Amino acid sequence: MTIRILIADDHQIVRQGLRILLEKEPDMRVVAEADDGRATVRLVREISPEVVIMDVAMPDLNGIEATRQIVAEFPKIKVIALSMYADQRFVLNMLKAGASGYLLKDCAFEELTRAIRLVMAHKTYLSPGVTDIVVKDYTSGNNSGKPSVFSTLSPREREVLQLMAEGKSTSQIAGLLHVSVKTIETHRQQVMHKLNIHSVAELTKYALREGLTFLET
Amino acid sequence: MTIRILIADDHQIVRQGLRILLEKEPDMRVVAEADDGRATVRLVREISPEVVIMDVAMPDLNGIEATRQIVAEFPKIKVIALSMYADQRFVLNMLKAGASGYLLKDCAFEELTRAIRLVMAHKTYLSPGVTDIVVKDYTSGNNSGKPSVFSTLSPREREVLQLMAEGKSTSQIAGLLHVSVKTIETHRQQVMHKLNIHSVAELTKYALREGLTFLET
DNA sequence: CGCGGTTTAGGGAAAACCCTCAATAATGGC
DNA sequence: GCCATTATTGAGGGTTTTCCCTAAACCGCG
Repeated sequence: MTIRILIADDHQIVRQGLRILLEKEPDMRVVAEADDGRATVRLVREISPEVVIMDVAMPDLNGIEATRQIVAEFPKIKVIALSMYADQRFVLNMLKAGASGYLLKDCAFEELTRAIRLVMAHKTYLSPGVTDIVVKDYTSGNNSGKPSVFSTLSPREREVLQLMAEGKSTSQIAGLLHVSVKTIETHRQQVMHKLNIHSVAELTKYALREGLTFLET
Repeated sequence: MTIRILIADDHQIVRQGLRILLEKEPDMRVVAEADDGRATVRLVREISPEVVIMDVAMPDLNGIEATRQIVAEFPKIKVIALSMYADQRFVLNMLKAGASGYLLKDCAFEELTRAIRLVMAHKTYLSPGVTDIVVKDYTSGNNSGKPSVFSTLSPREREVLQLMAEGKSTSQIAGLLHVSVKTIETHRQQVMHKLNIHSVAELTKYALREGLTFLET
């Protein structure tokens, strides 16, 4: 029984490298590649792989949000985050979104296959260096019972917020999501109202703090 | 005659992927790997490869500085930059440092082998999307010196940029600086034109990168 | 003294903003 | 199954802001 894998990363050369490395494993097969979050969600629906290797930072719809949507829709699909950064926000948000593993890109390749086998056995794999972040978060007890305003945003609103924070105009977003400009305006308004933020600049900073977008993209 | 290659990238998984991909080429051989700039320079001295694939962002000594040192010491060694970002500063500084090529990580693998063969033939290879940055730099004539785009901003423009990035509206800024709204609009336009950025979101990120404003405020 | 950059500013078109309203799901509780 | 809530979609219509082009006054430097 082969493990069917989807690779989501915005860098083609990374995808190609991972694919070649993974296909050397007799029981693994890369069945699809995606270069942004939206494509990832779409492809998951189409081909329902067992495992998704998900880059955290991707354009259009980031890895965290894509993970949230995938796990909500298909609880059986395992998502392994692959990131360059051991940043606390990314790690915690990714795990909260439902990822079963978090790997750093400077890990050895063997770690990836190990992580895949572990998550297939319903376990969780975290890169060394990521583990203590999670532990620290739990021991400091700052997490529980803090329904941040962010959680009141609907998935669609988060999506729109991310695109705004990426510099897209309302009409561009409307085009991307195939809905009317008026709909996006309503979403934007709703987001600004919920967050009590009334400028794109602060909205962008908020999105950065929440890990919805990134400085380098 | 095989081309001896050194891979410099701080992510092991990227190095492994590149190595496997490159070794499929009969005339290429990866003779060394380095995970930071200092190690790269040291290894180049030891084994003098023909080509160095150099990640731009590396710890300790970045790719730009490492390239500068390598090319100064061994003019015959070809350095190909491999970066995630088509950022103007990175591209121009890398080329000024003496790189013979600049590849984006989201390029196809075939581009890499093509680039290697081209630089071995004393040509330059730039990823599409990088070329126009260079061309624009030359036509706008602001090149030659090291001044980053940021330094072309006047003090007043930086002031306005910072206030924008802090979430102030144009009329608020006008009030603060005791000039008309129209004046601030012109400044904003001037800033956007100089930076080639056309949304407040990206302007905010730029200001964050340049340290003009901060996430926590 | 003119050249180039800075700072100032206006006019018109485009987009964002702000409010209200509303239809169609989908969700979740009773 | 029914009802309340929320999510997503979209419209109307008016105000404000941004965007883009143009341009004048100023100022330092060669």
